[in-house]
Amino acid sequence: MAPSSSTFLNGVPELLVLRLLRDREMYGYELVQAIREASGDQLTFAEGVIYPLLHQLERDGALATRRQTINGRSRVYYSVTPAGNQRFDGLSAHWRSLTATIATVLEAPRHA
Amino acid sequence: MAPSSSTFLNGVPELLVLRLLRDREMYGYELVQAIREASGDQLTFAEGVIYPLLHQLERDGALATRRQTINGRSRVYYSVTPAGNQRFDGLSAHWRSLTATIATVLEAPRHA
DNA sequence: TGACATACCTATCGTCGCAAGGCATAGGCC
DNA sequence: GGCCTATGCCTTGCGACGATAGGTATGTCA
Repeated sequence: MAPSSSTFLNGVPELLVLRLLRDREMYGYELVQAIREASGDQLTFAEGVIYPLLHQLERDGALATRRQTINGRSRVYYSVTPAGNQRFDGLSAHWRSLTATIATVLEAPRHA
Repeated sequence: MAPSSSTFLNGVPELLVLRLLRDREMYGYELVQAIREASGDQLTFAEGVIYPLLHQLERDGALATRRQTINGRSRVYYSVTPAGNQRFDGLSAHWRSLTATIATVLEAPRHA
């Protein structure tokens, strides 16, 4: 059983979405590519991951939406609410703490 | 919806189990506590996580087992096979790569 | 016309950590 | 003896979530 492509990615889409939307509002389709580009093509989360996540975060009050039609195509822009900012702060603190702890274990000398 | 306690932990039990067993063979019950101690009580994976994982890794040929009875209690000691070492190398490289990428995105300046 | 990018959405599946149990022996305490 | 805790193994069922694979519609360009 080879490790799946999603190993270690639990929670990462939400972390990145909140991080990127904190800089500027974006719409879903744009976010999918923004994540890919921001990660140097190392991370790709398809629309089937991003759209449900956006809906969920909106329901939770972490994101606010604004609808706009451009060139005959309708876009849904998402921006981070104060609650969303708090959520991101908590998530990123958690992420930093965990990765630091794991790094310590990985690098620990024998019998530590 | 508050983030669950398992956020960011996908694949981590396997990574840590292989890392700790690389130092010395251990049995399941011992591993559960070793992970907790090695992480300074920051990470706890209960037996319901560790035992199935050990069985899986053994089936995959990543771990070898040795049975021993001590003080009337039977223990199953696990050690890492060459295939398990390879697997760990791949996993930890993947982990380092991903965390580095994510850290970059998190710390990126606006409009990066 | 046909192909492709844009832009939204959903349903279903598989994996995996988690909670909650069960079973058995050893040892300490009252 | 009766009871609780620690030790040591195990399994079942649930829920969350990333992955896959679709579906719909408009604009652009060859």
